[in-house]
Amino acid sequence: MTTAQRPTLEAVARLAGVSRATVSRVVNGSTTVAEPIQEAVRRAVAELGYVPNLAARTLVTQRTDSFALVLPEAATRVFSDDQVFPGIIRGVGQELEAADKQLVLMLAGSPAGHARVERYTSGRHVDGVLFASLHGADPLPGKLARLGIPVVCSGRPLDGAEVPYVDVDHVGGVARAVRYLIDSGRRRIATMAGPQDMVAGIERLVGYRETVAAAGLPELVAYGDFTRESGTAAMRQLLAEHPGLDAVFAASDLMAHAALRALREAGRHVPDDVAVVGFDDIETAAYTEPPLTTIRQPIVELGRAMTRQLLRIAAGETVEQALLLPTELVVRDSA
Amino acid sequence: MTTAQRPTLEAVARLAGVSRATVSRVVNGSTTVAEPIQEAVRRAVAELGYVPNLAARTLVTQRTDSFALVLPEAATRVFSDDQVFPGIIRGVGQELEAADKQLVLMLAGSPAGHARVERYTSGRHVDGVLFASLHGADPLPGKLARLGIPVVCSGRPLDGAEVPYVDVDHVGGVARAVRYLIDSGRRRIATMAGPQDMVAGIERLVGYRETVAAAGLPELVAYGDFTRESGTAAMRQLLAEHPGLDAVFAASDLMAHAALRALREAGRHVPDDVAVVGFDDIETAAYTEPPLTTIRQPIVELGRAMTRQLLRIAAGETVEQALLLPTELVVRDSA
DNA sequence: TTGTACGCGTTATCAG
DNA sequence: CTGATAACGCGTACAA
Repeated sequence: MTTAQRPTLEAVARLAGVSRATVSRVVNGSTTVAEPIQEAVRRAVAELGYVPNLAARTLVTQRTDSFALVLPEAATRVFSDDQVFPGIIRGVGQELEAADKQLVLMLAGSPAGHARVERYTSGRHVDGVLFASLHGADPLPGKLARLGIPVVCSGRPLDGAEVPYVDVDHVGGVARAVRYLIDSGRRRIATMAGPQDMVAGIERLVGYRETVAAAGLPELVAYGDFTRESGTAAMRQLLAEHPGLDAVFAASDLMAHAALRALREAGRHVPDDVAVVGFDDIETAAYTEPPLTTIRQPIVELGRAMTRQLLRIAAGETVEQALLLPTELVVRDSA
Repeated sequence: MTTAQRPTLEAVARLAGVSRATVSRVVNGSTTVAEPIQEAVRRAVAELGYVPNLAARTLVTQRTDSFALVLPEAATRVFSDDQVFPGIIRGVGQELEAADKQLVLMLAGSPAGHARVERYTSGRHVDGVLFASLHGADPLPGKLARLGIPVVCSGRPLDGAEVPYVDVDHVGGVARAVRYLIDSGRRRIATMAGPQDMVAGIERLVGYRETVAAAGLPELVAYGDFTRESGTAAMRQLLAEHPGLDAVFAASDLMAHAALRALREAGRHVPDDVAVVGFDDIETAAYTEPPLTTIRQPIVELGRAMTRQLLRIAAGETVEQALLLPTELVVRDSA
């Protein structure tokens, strides 16, 4: 192994003719060092190509300057083409980069993976942890928070833990969409709900229920898991159980996309016979046949907001327990 | 800050009634420790909830047990819905998890981001670096390799550096697809090429050129950047310049998707008037109108293979300079 | 087989 | 404003 010995503080100090302590001060931007000395130190640093050893620094400062983003790999969504997780990753990455922190990505699929995440994060190998959209009532966020480790979730923790979270306004967005359908004269509005062990699935269904109930309309529900396959099945089920439906709100664009095709195969015309609204506004939504009316969620911004909250917590500030990002109805041709 | 003091080796040693060194041996799986003592140490570890301090360990072992995956954030592709980068991330994550290593994700979009990546990786804060599909001739991989830092790229480095890489067989896949078009009787086969500063863009064009040339057919080329927008523009351009074309090979499924729509708008029927073949086999490909015939690339496997190579290099082994993963033609209805 | 003692590269405290 | 010097927590020759 070509272990080209890296220069240390010591080496820089010798070259600059000062003490290690002084070099450290300059490197860390202390203002209490005379200008000419700073100059000399900086020259030495440049000449030697000195780069601080993070491990040594961490050992004494107790900070790692890195944050973990935990993704539930099991969720097929992670790598389906809805861009939810890539979007979150990007937002988190942007905000961490701005703060000069590292992003440690942990895919927690298997039980073994989950145990690994627990061991690693609770071992304080990172300064804070971001949880993206967990399934079920994962106790880990609450556990870490109780250990005093900064934690932020995307979506309200389902186990009721008092962990700060950021989420998009599912309920508000869905309510707007369903009201839009009602205002367009639709009266038999069905929904293809998402998985009920995920906040996004739960809240989008709540939004639907509240709105149709308020309008005195019937609830027509089928369940899916956000994927296209499940959307196809759910659409067929709805058609079989409620042949008279005149609109469908799908809890994800992928399910809406599948619904479009299933409706066509069933001989229904969109939007004349049946109006379809999705949720997410993935890129494909503008290219479906017909282009999909959907609810846009600010997914990159979600990642950024989570990260900002986490950084504030890590800095010792207190943050609001919940933060809700606005969603927006994007009207195209399917409704 | 709730800095619940973590137990150290020292504490475990006291509780178990042995020396620090012995505890260290047990923790690191040395076999030279008497069984009863191992037992006692393990009990103490469990009781105290001891977790090794990675920074301290890194300081002495010179290993960080973490690897960086560098993504060019600027590429709009990263967060378009083609799943290329998510797929790579997943593959890398799986393989690193199996090796009990951490994944540090670095989005290198801006020049500042690039500098940051260089500083971080050349500072040996990771045990190795994976580069995903760079634009242009980035000198960083070569530079790191020369510093003795394990590096693996996805795709042949464009600056000619002798860095090991893994890639999918672009040329072979495209050749098969184009021959398939020829065998179907198509004679005026156009291509919508990808960006020529990326290996994937270059090689896919090469595959097209070699195959049409070998068949004595004309080259009909328009350029895009893998996105749908660029696909729309390229398709219109091709139609204007070569109204007689009877087939199109698009260097990405997104461009192919856009081509489908552009062709429909131009009154051409797919596949009767014009056959369309894409590249990637994204999930959407099975849901386009008509479903897209395309070349499937094993993208998750690409991530895994890159990681395996990197781990081998980091372990001191030597690996083959290039590794090519097979691609496969998936025939649906568009050609 | 076990323990002692040193060193890894920094930051922080405290004199000067 | 600068320089010794003591931690930080661990792995590992070396000695016992």
